[in-house]
Amino acid sequence: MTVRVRFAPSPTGMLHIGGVRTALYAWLWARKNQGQFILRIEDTDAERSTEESVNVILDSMRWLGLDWDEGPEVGGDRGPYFQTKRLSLYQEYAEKLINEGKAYRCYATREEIATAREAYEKETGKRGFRFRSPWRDRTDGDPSQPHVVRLKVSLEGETGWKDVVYGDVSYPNSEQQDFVLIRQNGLPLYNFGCFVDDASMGVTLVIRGDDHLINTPPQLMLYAAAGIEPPKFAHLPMVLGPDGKKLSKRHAAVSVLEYRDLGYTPDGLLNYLARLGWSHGDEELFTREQLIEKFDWDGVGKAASKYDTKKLEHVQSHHLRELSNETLAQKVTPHLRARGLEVSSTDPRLPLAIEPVKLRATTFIDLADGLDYFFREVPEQDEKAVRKFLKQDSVPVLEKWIDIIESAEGESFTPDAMKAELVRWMEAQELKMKHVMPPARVALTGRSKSPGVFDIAIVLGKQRSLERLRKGIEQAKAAEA
RNA sequence: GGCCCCAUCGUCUAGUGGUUAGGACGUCGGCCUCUCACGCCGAAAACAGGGGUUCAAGUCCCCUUGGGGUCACCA
Repeated sequence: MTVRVRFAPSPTGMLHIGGVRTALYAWLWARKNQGQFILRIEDTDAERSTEESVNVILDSMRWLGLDWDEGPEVGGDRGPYFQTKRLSLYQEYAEKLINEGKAYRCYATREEIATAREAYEKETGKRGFRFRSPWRDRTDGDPSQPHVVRLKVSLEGETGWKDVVYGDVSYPNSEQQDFVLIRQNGLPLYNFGCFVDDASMGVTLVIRGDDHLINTPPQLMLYAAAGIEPPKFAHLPMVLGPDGKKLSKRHAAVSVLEYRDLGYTPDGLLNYLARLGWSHGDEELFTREQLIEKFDWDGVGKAASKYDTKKLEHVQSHHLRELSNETLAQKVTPHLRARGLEVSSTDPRLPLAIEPVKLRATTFIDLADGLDYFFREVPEQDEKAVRKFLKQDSVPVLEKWIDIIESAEGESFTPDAMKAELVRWMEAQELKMKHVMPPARVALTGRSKSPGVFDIAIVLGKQRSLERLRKGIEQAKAAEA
């Protein structure tokens, strides 16, 4: 049987980090098994669903590179892939269950139920009210009147299944009630919509967060009532914030698109997320292909995990460095433009400058920052660095630099050749590297931290290096003694 | 509160009855070094507690504790 899995977000906001991990595992499983990955939009909450959220989800999935075989925009045999476009199907399933006496129309009003709940809580002092509808066995209702459809649930025994990650799980049926399938407005409720869709879309493995563990028994009851073989279930432990609480906006970036804007690579984010809750021996770093090859359910743990941005940054910086300088050039260009630097993504200086900078960057934003002074006509200067290193006594040093770079031609315009010359002079002056490098660094970059000074001079080229050094001398001379 | 799930360094985790309890991030020290990074070397750091079972328990069972989830005409 070919693997068919789905990711079924509800368009009520951004796609967050926990959802991405669920989507990722499903996607990996589909790709690993040459199965189908279905994207289904669960938009039956008319109050909260928005079209904007649908676009955010689609954009997020596309950015992550989690392509879907069936779903919005690509279509498929089992569509439509928006629940609100499948209403007649839910009606059909519901009516079949009603006709078979497995479900019934309930005309009790919300008020009646609320009153009964209050009475129960007042009387027992407990939560956990279960509504017992008087309409369960009545046949005198008028279907033209407002009503909901409920499933006749047996309160005897228990309902369990063998979860792919949790193993045997079961819930006593006494915890259940005749839950609602179709609400008064005709829209299906989560468990029913989910059941109808998974069944009619031929989903073989339901992958979702463990907050859905509790929803599995009702869904299993629906499969049983409809006489349909249920799929398998894999519930994933939660992703919590660093403080062990439910992940929320308070905990750094939680929306996928924020990571895109922060300059992360999809592969870095995905690698980190994959390892959060799944492991493959001691391996930590994976390419997308390796993830597909190595992902398996045995490696998925049962315990909730905490989101750790430090580790994410580490994994991300690794993935950034794995990209070629040419690819990085292309990806970083928009970020350079955002800083007001008009640089072409094919500018030949870009890969050269990227080489030393990428070891110092985690994201494209960092990369753009590290590249800034190479492409800015006049580099922005760190005042503290200027004050500290461009002083009167820096003048001779800077003049020597000018001398070296001016006379450097072809073969001698290399880090090694320049260094040899500088060292010769330095020793004669009884100076150390630490006296001779910082002034040049600040003059060339405006900063006190940067890659090697010689490398920078090479990328900058003779002309621009000389210009900046001359300006540095002016500043040094203007400084107080 | 009822029900369900979970529990190895601060964090992510390896471990499937016999290990000096391993790796990674982070932290701390050192090396490299023109700064910052990268890289390399090293250190501190964990089996929540209590009972069993067993020759032997991080590994199996029970209880306690702690954490999480969920109790809708939300998903």
